[in-house]
Amino acid sequence: MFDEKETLKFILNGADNINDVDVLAEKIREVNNSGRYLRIKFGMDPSAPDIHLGHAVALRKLRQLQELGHTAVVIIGDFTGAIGDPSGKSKTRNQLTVEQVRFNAQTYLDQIFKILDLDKTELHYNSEWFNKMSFKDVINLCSKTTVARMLERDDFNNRMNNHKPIAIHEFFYPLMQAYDSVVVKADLEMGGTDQTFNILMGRTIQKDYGISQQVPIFVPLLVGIDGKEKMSKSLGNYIGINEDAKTMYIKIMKIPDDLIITYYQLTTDIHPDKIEVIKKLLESNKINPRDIKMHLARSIISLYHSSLEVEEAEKNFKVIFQKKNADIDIPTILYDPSLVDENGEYSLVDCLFSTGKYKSKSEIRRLILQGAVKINGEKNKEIFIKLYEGLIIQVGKSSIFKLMPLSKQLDNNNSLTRRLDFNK
RNA sequence: GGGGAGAUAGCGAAGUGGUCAAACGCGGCAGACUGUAAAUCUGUUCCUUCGGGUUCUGUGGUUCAAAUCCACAUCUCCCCA
Repeated sequence: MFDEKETLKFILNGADNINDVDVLAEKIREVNNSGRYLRIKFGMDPSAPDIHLGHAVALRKLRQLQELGHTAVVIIGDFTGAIGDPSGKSKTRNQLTVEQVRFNAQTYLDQIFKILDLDKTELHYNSEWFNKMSFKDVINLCSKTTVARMLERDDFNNRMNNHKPIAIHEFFYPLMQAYDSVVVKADLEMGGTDQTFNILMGRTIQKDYGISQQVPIFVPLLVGIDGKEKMSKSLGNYIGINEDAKTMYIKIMKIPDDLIITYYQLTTDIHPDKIEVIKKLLESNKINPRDIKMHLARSIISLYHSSLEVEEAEKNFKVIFQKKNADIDIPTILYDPSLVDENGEYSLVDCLFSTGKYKSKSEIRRLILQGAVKINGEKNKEIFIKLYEGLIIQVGKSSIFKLMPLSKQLDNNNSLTRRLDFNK
């Protein structure tokens, strides 16, 4: 027997107004009475290989439930990933190749077990069962719902109304996700509110297959660092859990002030009571929101990095934004001393291009001409500059590099691969 | 199966023979301001060795000249069956 109240409390933490408490409580009691722990399904579509803080909201909750003894049933949608979830999409998604999906899936696993407890996780690839299905099975599955029901979905409906294409295979996605729930006999399915339709379809299909119906746990969608759209890789407003501490720090500082509390609730492990205190503090206007945000940044980053790295990241931020001097580890650009011309000068464009951070030389040229580049703290609009070891090049607000001659490459292998990459 | 409309940069959208690397809006980036952000204003937004080069779904064609005209192909939407 497990603690029903605790379980419910963790489920509802930060998600109390989007879930049906009564239905959840009943399901939890039912499972508890049968003498077992909950099987909580969580599906991931490996369409992009980076897990970000938005995904982590659900994963963190799952982890908390695992600590109460429950089982996380993680389904890697390797088969469905090849279709592409149409949820919230205004157009058909690109289909992925088998290789892409497989590669993404592996990187996913490496990342989710930074958060989840491997011992209390049951892992499935949904190709396990979909590869075995016959066409007759597929037709049978399709017969369980209707076109009208499919078109109830907001995203499909919008597309219909806007005369945008909907390919037939996109209708299969919710059905397949629902079928996953049949196979793994999920008690609960966790997902973002954008998954409403898919998760509810799971209930419908489970009933049809004569299985006890799952109850959804909806997790709020985390708004991205732009403060507008939900966090997603394709919108570029995300913070990946695999990103280095410095990048995370700068990105967290970019979130709008009014998201600070939400981020505390959804992306940290700080106790709700303490968050209340912070909220009051923030509202009192006695503290610069920036300082609270710096605390938030430390809280989030320490979940994924060592305390030393957190400290470095904060120093780095101060150097770049607050113009304080500190001894920090700045990414290195290597240059070949033999390439300088007779005046000892070299093209800054080529120099920055070698970092791989910029998509074209024209872009760098524009940045230089717009006064975005500082050399040792001085604004610089020259294309050709004198290079020497230790020169500090700052581009815009978020990138800073130190120059190092090529001959030192061997001593500096580490920093060679490390780059700040804030915007993608 | 028949008929009609359409495909333009990250997105939306103008452009119907030369003055088009292509108006405008959004988004992005940068600068100023600042409290990190936001807001505001300004600049910028295909590539380039700065000579130029490659674009308007694709392939051919007409023309001194094509995003613009023609043919075929591909994809999408609408109406009818």
